[in-house]
Amino acid sequence: MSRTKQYKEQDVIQKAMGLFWRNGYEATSVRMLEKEMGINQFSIYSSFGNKHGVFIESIKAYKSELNSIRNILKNSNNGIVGIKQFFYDFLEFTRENEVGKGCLVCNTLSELGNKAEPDLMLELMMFTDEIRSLFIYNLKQDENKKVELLKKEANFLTTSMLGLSLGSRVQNQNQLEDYIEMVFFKV
Amino acid sequence: MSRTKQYKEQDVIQKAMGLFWRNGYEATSVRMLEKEMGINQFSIYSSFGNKHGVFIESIKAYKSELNSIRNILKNSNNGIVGIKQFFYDFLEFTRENEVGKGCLVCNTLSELGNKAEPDLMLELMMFTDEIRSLFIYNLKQDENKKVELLKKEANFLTTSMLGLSLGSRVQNQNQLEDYIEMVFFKV
DNA sequence: AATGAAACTAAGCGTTTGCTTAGGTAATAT
DNA sequence: ATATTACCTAAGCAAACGCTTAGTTTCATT
Repeated sequence: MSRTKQYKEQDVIQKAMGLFWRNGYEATSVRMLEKEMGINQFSIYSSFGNKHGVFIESIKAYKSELNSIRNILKNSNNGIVGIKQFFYDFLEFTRENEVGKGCLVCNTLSELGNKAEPDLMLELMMFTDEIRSLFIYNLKQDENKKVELLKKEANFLTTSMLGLSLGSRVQNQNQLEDYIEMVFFKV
Repeated sequence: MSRTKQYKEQDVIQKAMGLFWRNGYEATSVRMLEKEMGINQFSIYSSFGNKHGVFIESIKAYKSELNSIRNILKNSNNGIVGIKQFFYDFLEFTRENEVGKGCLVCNTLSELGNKAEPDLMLELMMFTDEIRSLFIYNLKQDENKKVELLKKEANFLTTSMLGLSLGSRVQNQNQLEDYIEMVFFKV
């Protein structure tokens, strides 16, 4: 018995996510979100509460978006080879034009550091933990690997992803390929 | 034949740098700079032109600050061992309280990406090139190393520093040590 | 067709942003 | 001592920020 929404929240969040991904949180204004999402500020605030709310939902949308390449790793059973493929898949995933957009979660960790609000920080930490677990799962496919080394390698790969994320935004393809090859030369 | 400045530009820039380092560029307002630098907005603008000018000088001050650990690497002749020490020195250099501040240049690259103004971008790129050159210089101390591998390793270490920088801000000491040990396990 | 509830538009709220400027102050050269 | 010149204080500028709200439109239900 009332007017129906002229947009799907999922659709407009997808667009908001792209904007946050390219510009970061602070550099993305609500006016910019209006234009990109194609809806008015009233609708933004009634659907998501505030800018922070739009961002949280954008982070969740980013996770879903990343599922495409995460599932490849999830279904891989080549051990370290699958993880290496994930690194390359991520590079492709992040590519925009000449330069990449990095990982939205890593970008956010860098921008807000430990000043992120608790609910956002939780979301960010959950993400990195999931990636890390996925690395461990794949590393375990080599049954000869000792537990001690496995832990070290998981930590190594997790931090290496941070480097790849930032690298994808400022370094050229050749440099990034050298990086990935060396990361997995050593593991 | 006029009034003398009540502050040294070098001193106030040092304080500005600290603020930018902790908060990033956008999240640091001119009002905050006023308080931290201990001088009035008029003085800030007459000395440095605008906020961007303060930041450029802060980046330069950061480079000088980093000279303490860069000179150690410059004077090292242990090849890869010296570079590994540099990674650890950097961790110590970046430490604030429980969590690190990362590398100001890396933080800026992440925040502004390729949207940084040309003069700033030049300053940032010069910095990373200098670090990279220093890595190459130290890698060459192993005369058996082939040119092909040397280039790859330099690229690897440069991107690895990006990971260490972001890692220092969000990961614990144990994780970071595992990371460094793995980076230098085979190089 | 009339009703009522939710969605939309657009104007505007108070605050903060980077930056400027008028007026008073202090230090040096004569 | 006085004049001169640059520095400092503090108030204020327009624009942009996140967010709200009054007024209108739309549509499912009766």
